[in-house]
Amino acid sequence: MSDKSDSSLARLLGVLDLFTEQRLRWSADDISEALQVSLPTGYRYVKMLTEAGLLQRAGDAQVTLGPRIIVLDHYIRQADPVLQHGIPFMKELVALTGFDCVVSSLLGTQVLDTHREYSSVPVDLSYGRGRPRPLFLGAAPKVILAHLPTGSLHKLMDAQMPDIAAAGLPTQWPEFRRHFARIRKAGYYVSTGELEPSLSAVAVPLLAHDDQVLGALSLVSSVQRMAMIDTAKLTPLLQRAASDICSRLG
Amino acid sequence: MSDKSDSSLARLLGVLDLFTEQRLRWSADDISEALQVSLPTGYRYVKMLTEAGLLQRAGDAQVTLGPRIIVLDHYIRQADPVLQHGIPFMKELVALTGFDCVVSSLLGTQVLDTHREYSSVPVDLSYGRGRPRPLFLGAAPKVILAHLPTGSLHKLMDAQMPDIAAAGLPTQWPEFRRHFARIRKAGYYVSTGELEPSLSAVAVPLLAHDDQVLGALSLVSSVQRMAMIDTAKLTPLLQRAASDICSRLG
DNA sequence: TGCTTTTTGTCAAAATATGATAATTCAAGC
DNA sequence: GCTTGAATTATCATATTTTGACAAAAAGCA
Repeated sequence: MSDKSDSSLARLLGVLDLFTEQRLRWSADDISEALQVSLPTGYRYVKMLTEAGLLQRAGDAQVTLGPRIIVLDHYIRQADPVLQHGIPFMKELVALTGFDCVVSSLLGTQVLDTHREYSSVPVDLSYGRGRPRPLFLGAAPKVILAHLPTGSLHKLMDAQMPDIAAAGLPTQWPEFRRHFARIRKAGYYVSTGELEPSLSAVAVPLLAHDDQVLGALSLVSSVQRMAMIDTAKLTPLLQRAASDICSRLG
Repeated sequence: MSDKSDSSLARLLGVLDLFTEQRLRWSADDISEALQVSLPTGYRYVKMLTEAGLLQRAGDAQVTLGPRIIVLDHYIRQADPVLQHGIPFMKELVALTGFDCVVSSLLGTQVLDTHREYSSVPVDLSYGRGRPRPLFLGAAPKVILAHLPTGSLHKLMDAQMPDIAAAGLPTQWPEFRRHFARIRKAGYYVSTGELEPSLSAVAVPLLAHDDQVLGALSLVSSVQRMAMIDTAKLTPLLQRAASDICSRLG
């Protein structure tokens, strides 16, 4: 977590860590300072990353994330079987319910929204593909975790203790396990204001043929609207869509 | 174009070049062979890139592009002022015309589609955000080039001679320049089957307040449908949307 | 359990990244 | 058009780091 600059190679990649939601423009100057390297080295890094397309010049001595990232993301999306087959079903769900429909996946050790089908004009681009999400808050992550093999879940728990406590989940393995076993058994999870106070969501798992969890499919709306909905009616719709998608994956 | 492996740092980044539309799964083994490095080094590269999130394990000794890319793309999208303000207008255009609406930008030396608002369910995910496009074919690139400062255009021409010839454009500067000057003057460009034989598009530039070209806004449809359309009616719609978007950029 | 395959150490040799300094290019401003 | 200050690249000796060969250890799998 802290041993960043122990090698040149790691330091080079570390440049990308500087680019966050908060700050997307850096000068070679600031980079060298942030990484504790000399100015020429800072420029060398910028040059290499720019040549690789991971960065690009943005006027007045600043650089931003580069076009290569957009292209690589495109490759990932094209190759994602869930998206290939899922989008029409997601559109249908949106039309049926008027809610936003979202696919999320566990990638490595983080949950990301992988596609969002909007019910209306997006008010805020911070939702949508690529949105990183807390591992233990909200419907989608919970449903995903609930369908992880027990071994993986245990490993994850050990690695993420602080987050688990912060989310108010049981910190002892037996209870932790039972918590998710219950969700797994139910086959869906409804969250109310967990991630954002005003939002509510229903999520179901996307399962491959061997029951491996590929991600979650969820419907999102305001807490008020969701309160008026009979989730017993909504859930089957979601589950039907999920199984339709999964049956097309080969 | 060929001096890839002249330094360790460049070689590390070169790993990403291996991942293309055609091949998105590589083993450490294949990587070391492709880059002409020893097997341990191949593993070292994979490990570093995986730790950076640019790659991720994909079962049976293979790696794929990693979740970090999706997150970084999300950052870029969130920070893109054209998207922030443009999407509602794009949706409106789609509703009005029934065509797909696309924003493209010149990023470094390549044109990318930056957002696509679909008129119907996408048949093919190969369209959409991140799609790399030839520089000299199709409506969007041409409109963008036409609004580049003369100096930049000339530089670009020198660097991309082969592509220019291949696209059937004039290879002499005066004519080349006049070609784009004409498009610039018209303020729009209609392409018919240029990029794909069955597709047609109308594009207009997106211009910042200082007349710097930010990208292109275009409407895409089949050649047949476009043939029945009065472009004299369509173009003003596009231009109106483009200027609405640009006036909101600050 | 044994087997193969995948992955990580170890360590000396060699490549190459680094910093200090200087030279150059660049973009305005006068 | 020339000047000035900033941004960017070159030079080069030194030392850090990467590298490969080999070996050891995990990890899958029958």
